Amino acid sequence: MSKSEIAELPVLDAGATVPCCPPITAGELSRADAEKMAAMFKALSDPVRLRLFSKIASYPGGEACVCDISDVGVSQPTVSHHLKKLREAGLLTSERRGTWVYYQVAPSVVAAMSALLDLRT
Amino acid sequence: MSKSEIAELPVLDAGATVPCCPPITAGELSRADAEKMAAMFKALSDPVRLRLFSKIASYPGGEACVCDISDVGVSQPTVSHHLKKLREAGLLTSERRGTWVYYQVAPSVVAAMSALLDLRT
DNA sequence: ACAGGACATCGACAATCATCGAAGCAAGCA
DNA sequence: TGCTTGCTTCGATGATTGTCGATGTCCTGT
Repeated sequence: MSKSEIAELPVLDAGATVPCCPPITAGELSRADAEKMAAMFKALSDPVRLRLFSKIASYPGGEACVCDISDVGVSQPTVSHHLKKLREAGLLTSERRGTWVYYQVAPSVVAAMSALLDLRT
Repeated sequence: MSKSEIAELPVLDAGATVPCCPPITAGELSRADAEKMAAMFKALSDPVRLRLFSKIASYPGGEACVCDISDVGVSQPTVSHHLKKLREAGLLTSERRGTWVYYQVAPSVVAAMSALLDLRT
């Protein structure tokens, strides 16, 4: 019943630092945190997705429209499929402006992944 | 020869920054670099592997024997399989000392992943 | 030499995934 | 209203992956 209160599963609200998780040297990950973070790494575990992500991230403002980044060697439906995965993982957000759809990187989520891998003691 | 007996193939030499790659905002990844990095992210894209890795990383000295970290809810062969994947990705190295096998994190490789995700301009 | 413990490899199987073409939907324009 | 372009969704398919039990290998006591 009251469980349905939290309908919003995903991640963010662009700008805030993401809750999860301290550097990996600080202690072992809980089962839940491990699943959360693994899903993010999985999003970047495909070469095509990584290239799409890098194209968007290296565009001015960290945003680009699909038409700008579609030349990665796979069909257009496949590009769309990969962008959806990145969006579902919280690494990208998308917004339609007129004819085109623009994708932006979600800085706080990416920062959380980077921080997790920080090995400084 | 000058480097003497270190005959290791892969990547590092603990301490140096790994060749691959600049921060993702600096430009789009080449096909080859994308494949290289995607393989590393893929190694961390499984919850069990992430937990194994976090256990090792949070052990003093960043090293632990298999017996210390095997309680992650899967069978022993599965643990061994996951450790192999992490080793093949270059994120861990292993060494047998008597009865036990010790796994260590490869700091420079992990640092490379963290650096790739650094969004600072 | 033998028994036993610590890990690794093998073979099998169910589940997930990347990819494509076809079809659908939204927005702009004639 | 119809046409065109940009992008998403659908359904199918071949490939990859996580998992297990059984078996193999290496080491250490006895």
